[in-house]
Amino acid sequence: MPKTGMEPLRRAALVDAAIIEIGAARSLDVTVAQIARRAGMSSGLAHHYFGGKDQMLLAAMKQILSEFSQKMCAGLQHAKTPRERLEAVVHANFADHVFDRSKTSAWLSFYGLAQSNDQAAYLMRIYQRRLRSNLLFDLKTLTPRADEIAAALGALIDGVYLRAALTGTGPDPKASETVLMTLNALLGDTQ
Amino acid sequence: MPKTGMEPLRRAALVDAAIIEIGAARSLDVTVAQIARRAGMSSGLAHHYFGGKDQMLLAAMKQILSEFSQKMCAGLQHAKTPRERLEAVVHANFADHVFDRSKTSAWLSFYGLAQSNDQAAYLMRIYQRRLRSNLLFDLKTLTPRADEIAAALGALIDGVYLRAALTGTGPDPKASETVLMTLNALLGDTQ
DNA sequence: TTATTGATTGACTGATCAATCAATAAAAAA
DNA sequence: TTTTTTATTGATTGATCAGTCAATCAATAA
Repeated sequence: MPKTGMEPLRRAALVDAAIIEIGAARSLDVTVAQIARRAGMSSGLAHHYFGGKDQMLLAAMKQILSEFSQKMCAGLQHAKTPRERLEAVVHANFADHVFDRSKTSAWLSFYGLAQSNDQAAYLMRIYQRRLRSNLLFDLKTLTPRADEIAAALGALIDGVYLRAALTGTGPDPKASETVLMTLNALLGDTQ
Repeated sequence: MPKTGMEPLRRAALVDAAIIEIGAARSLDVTVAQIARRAGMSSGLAHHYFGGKDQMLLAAMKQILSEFSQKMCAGLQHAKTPRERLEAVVHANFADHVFDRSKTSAWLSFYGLAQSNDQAAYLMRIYQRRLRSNLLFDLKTLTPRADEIAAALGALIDGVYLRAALTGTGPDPKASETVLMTLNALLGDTQ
């Protein structure tokens, strides 16, 4: 059975399994053995391919982020006007898939990890910068106060997501609504 | 040395020590022995008074919350008008003391814990309800859309704090500014 | 065929900890 | 005084895990 070129397959299987286990445990307190078993291999092999538990968890978070990023881009394709693109950014942040238990668990736990783990902190900063840049790009065409509004909107999105994730009842239709309502207010529109 | 009436003193010392250790570790991964030693007693005694590690950590979070709550009340005393009280609520949420490393560490880690620990989740809900109620009380006198504005403001406060805590550079003067600016916008004021 | 490399296992090690317990000592109650 | 209650220790137990390692197996290259 042992063939060559297993590495990418095994790594992918481990990352997927890690995300599932994090969701099941509702925390990052998952064992390498659990993850490896879920991925259908021995714990030794997991170490062989990832070098250590931390690297596996980081890889899981990286995958969640890049998947999210990719879906965000897809959502932005259809939007034409700056206003439409802003709304697409908001909706992307509250799409159904980001409320999967695995994703919310990983996300909330990473807030804790990012305090003590440099790589986790770095990933967080990447995400925040990307969101800020997405917002700023279109806000600049709509208001001279783009910077402060982008800061407020970014924090609001994080806060709304945080609360919905904590509640743990899946997708929250009010999430987008709250943010878009605030966006309108910040842009000085009459409601 | 052993006198009577040690229990409240020991419990208080343990809670204080727990908060310090959480700050030093930048996570909830602290050992009972560490906490007990910092509090000047044996690990056995820590178990004797708290029954278990979880109860100690919960007690630490409870103390952080009640201290915060008390300072919030104090800050509200001076405020007279609804507008002043709203501003006081916002400022209380970003007062210097809430940016102590021990507090931010505990807070962020608790987001993770609240997913798997019912008591932690309950504490979080208490905090959120209290904030919401504080905002709602005054918003009701200022706008017919008090409910949705309170929801947005509460999430924004959490989000702004989350980001500042993650950055880890202590008190952020822009925090209050961002929230108050958004509050003005939501109330439809001209800036 | 033979050597080499990649894939794979699972037992093992070493370390860490939460929790328990028996023992001791001082204060308070009887 | 004797008994009971409270305070206190630190050694010990038992469980958990991350990471390592030697050994095996199969495919490929020489």
